[in-house]
Amino acid sequence: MALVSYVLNGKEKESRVGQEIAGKIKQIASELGYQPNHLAKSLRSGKTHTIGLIIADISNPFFANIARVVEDEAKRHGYTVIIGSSDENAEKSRDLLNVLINRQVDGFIIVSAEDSQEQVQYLKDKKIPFVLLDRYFPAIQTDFVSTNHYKAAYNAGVHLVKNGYKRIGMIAYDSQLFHMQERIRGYVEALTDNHIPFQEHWLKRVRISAIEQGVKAAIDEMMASEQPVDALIFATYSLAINGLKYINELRLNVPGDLAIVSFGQAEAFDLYYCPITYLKQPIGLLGQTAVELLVKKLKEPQAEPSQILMEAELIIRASSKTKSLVNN
Amino acid sequence: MALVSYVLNGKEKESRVGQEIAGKIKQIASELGYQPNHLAKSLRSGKTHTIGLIIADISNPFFANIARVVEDEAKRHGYTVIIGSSDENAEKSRDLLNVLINRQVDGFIIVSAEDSQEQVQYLKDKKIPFVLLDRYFPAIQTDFVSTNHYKAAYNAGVHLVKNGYKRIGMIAYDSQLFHMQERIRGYVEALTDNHIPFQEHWLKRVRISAIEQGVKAAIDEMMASEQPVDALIFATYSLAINGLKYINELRLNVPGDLAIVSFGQAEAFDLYYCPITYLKQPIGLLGQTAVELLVKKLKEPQAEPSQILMEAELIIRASSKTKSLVNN
DNA sequence: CCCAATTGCTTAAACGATTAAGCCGAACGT
DNA sequence: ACGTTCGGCTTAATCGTTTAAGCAATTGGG
Repeated sequence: MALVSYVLNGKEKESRVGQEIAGKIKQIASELGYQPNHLAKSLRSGKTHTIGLIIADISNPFFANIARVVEDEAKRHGYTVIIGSSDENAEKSRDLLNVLINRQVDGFIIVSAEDSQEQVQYLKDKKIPFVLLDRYFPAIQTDFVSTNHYKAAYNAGVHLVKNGYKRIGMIAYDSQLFHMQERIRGYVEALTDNHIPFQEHWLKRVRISAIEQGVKAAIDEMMASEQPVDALIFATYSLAINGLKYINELRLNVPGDLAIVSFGQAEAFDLYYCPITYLKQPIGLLGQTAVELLVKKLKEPQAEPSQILMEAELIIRASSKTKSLVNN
Repeated sequence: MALVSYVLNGKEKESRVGQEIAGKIKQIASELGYQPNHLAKSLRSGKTHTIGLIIADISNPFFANIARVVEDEAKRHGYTVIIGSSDENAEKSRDLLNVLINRQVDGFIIVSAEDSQEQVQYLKDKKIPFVLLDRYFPAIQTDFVSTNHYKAAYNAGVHLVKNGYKRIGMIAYDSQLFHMQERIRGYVEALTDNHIPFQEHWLKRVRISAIEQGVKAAIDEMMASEQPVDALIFATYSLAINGLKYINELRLNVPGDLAIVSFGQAEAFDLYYCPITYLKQPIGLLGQTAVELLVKKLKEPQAEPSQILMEAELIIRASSKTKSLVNN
């Protein structure tokens, strides 16, 4: 049995296996279609060559595509991926983490859910390799790959200002997650940097658990004031979908009554009667880089954490066109 | 060590373990936070409690949602899911199958790609448990859960006829897969059963590898004839997305110039300026049932295959409203 | 009082792969 | 000729768990 192992792992030289028997072993192995048993290998080596991918919401096309990229990239590196969706829920996230730790995944790629900071700290303390994707905690030193959410939102805000919009609102999640805070900060600073005093009532925070009603209420409030907003930034894809549906119901005209810019990307934005300007995150690069960082981390667990920010691209469409041109 | 195993597996009675030591073992186990090693368990038992899910295209929201349901349901049964996307490609599907077999998954749930019939036959010959989902091969006796694609398409066709449309086209994939044949058959029979002689040029088959150009060409041809179609059924979600984009470009009015019914479901259909009538497949039930069948199969490998067809629901929206009412 | 059954615990083999260590014979050097 | 080295192959321990089998000591019946 030992010889078989040596030969099939290409250690014939180091282990001084004879030419003759080496050949015979190879031949017989291929005749029998021998496949080594991953479990036994893993049990012995302590490496499963499996990555746990925990994402916040698989039904969101952004994350679904991230999952796809991560899976492909992991395969290129010889890893299998086990995907779990935490559904933006810290408890489910914890369960998933435990299941996957129990399954001895070699490491994690995580899109963190709300209130999951302690889980990240736990992984760090336990020295379980992981890379945060898209969302990270500035208070914890970790590897991460993320979009520069601040700058993306800032660019969106500036774009609307430059196109002549004066009262620019944002609907965001009522979330403590850093990426959401950054999006809000970018939006606010885009206004103030461009001589538009930010008004508190332009910013609405919607609870993720009551997104439909929340978005409706937010839009109602924004439009009901004496000076209704003339442009709106949706801080996430789901907010945009709900918001656009409601805007349709209200028979508001985009961009005539309300210009729109949204985070996220999806076919839905192309099909809207007025194609939606959106922030395109570099999905492929994000996913690939996350896998690369994790693989690196698995090779040298002691290395300094890599922290990578990438730029989102503002894809400009009709929903935010220059105000003076609207209704032409 | 043996005692530990007995106690922690609740076999204290059968294996006559003393009360005293049993209690001590439990206490110590919980103190140490003992977690059994899945790999060792699997190596010994030959069961990994892992299901391989191979889907045709993870970036399609229908399949993404299927994946989510399957994952949740599997977890309820104590199984972990490894997801792979074959991207509608038989070779990638074969690779995935091999990787997962090598990982000793207990069984598969498969949404088959084109030309993957032999792979299914292979699994059957090797007696590897599996359940086909959404797509199946009538020539091979297997477990499957699927929508009744024939009836769904038939209902869509009848609906359009009843609403006064006379020249009803379909854009389908150029695929030999049975579900696609069934959708086409349903569409054709809906017409002929309702005294509308089917015209060959109403049916266009688009190659999946060139979907964008294919759909454009198909629509061009359909609209260019002397008697252009007045209603169109998209046989899949992706066809619809591409088709609707092009219909927008052509500035065709839905349903005035062209009524639309599509398979699949997505936010995009709600956001379209004229909400799209679509066939809603019972995603939750399909996924749950697939897991249940597989779990059953894993328990009794010899049982007769279960073959389950479910009904799609036609969700009627403005895109197919009664022709006489259009433009009111 | 002795053999049998029962109870409570220990040993060890097995799953499949890896790998250090051991063993034997041939070649080689002095 | 004798010790050393090397090539070529075999043994066995290990990973963590399960489970059949074995072994004492205690209890029970006749």
